[in-house]
Amino acid sequence: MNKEREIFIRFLEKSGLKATAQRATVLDIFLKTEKHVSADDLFSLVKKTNTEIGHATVHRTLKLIKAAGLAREVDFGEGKKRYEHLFGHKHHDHLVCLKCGKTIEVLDPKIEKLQANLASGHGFKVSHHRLEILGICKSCQ
Amino acid sequence: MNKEREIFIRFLEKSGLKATAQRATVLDIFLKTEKHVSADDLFSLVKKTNTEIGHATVHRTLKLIKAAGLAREVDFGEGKKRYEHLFGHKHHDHLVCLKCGKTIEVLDPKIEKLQANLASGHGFKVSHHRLEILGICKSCQ
DNA sequence: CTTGATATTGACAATCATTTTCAACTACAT
DNA sequence: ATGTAGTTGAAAATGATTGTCAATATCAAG
Ligand SMILES: [Mn+2]
Ligand SMILES: [Mn+2]
Ligand SMILES: [Zn+2]
Ligand SMILES: [Zn+2]
Repeated sequence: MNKEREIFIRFLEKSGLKATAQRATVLDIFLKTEKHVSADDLFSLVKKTNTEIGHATVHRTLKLIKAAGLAREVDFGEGKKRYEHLFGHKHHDHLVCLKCGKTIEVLDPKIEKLQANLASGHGFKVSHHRLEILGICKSCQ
Repeated sequence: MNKEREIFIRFLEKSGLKATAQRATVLDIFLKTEKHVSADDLFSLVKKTNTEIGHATVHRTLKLIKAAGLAREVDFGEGKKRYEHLFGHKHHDHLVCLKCGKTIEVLDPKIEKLQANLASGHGFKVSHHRLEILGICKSCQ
């Protein structure tokens, strides 16, 4: 919350960008949800507080939040981006239910290790990876 | 090649669909490239042979090729789908170069196994998974 | 071969997420 | 307080994909 705001403000300063009310609102509302939100999800949430903020601004601000290291983009193959909190959250992968859309966050250090080995074995310098396991969750079966 | 054509024709029959010249052309050209093609890539290739085929038809036919089990959709996070051969190719994951776009096909049975365990440990019934490791390839470093 | 029911086609418009444009507006260093 | 950038929302543009529809092709039946 406050730590994140701090980081965001510093990021803006450092980048020669301005701290505006719109950016503060979008960040605050993003931080308040623990879901994997799309730009449009967030736009809807933002509208409840401030009808004046445009959707382009939400898109633009999400990009900044990501650039500030506060969000990670995730892609569940829906044809749109989703964002999740990054600050204070460790890396994880996702199980995605094809029926109800529920996601479970998972992490297997052995998989992470093997992935790194696999890439370096091909001379690849890894930036990041994306692992999604798609299927039907327990309660949807 | 011929085996795939056979499979495609059978799939069309079985589904009450018709074997048209356009579908044959799109399939043939898809089979001739070993790349991960987008619909538009394929449309460009098709146009060299037959100027009369529309882009909607290429999209529609790729869907059919996938439904027939001859192609797999891959998503490198570019905001568009790509397709690769499925018939006679075993499952693999990808290393994707963020600089030149090159992809390397990789497979680690240990990772595959651990993924399956991870999912079943959460009561998930896996349909498929997507693993892409993004980074900089050897020659781009 | 001809027919006719039904599927398919390409052109075009529509959709959806995201980005761009631009003129009015705001932040903030001086 | 003022000027210079950067920022904003609205609307238009973009790019991938899909829907619509009238004209056309397929193919099983006669
Ligand atoms: Mn997550
Ligand atoms: Mn591949
Ligand atoms: Zn579910
Ligand atoms: Zn490269």
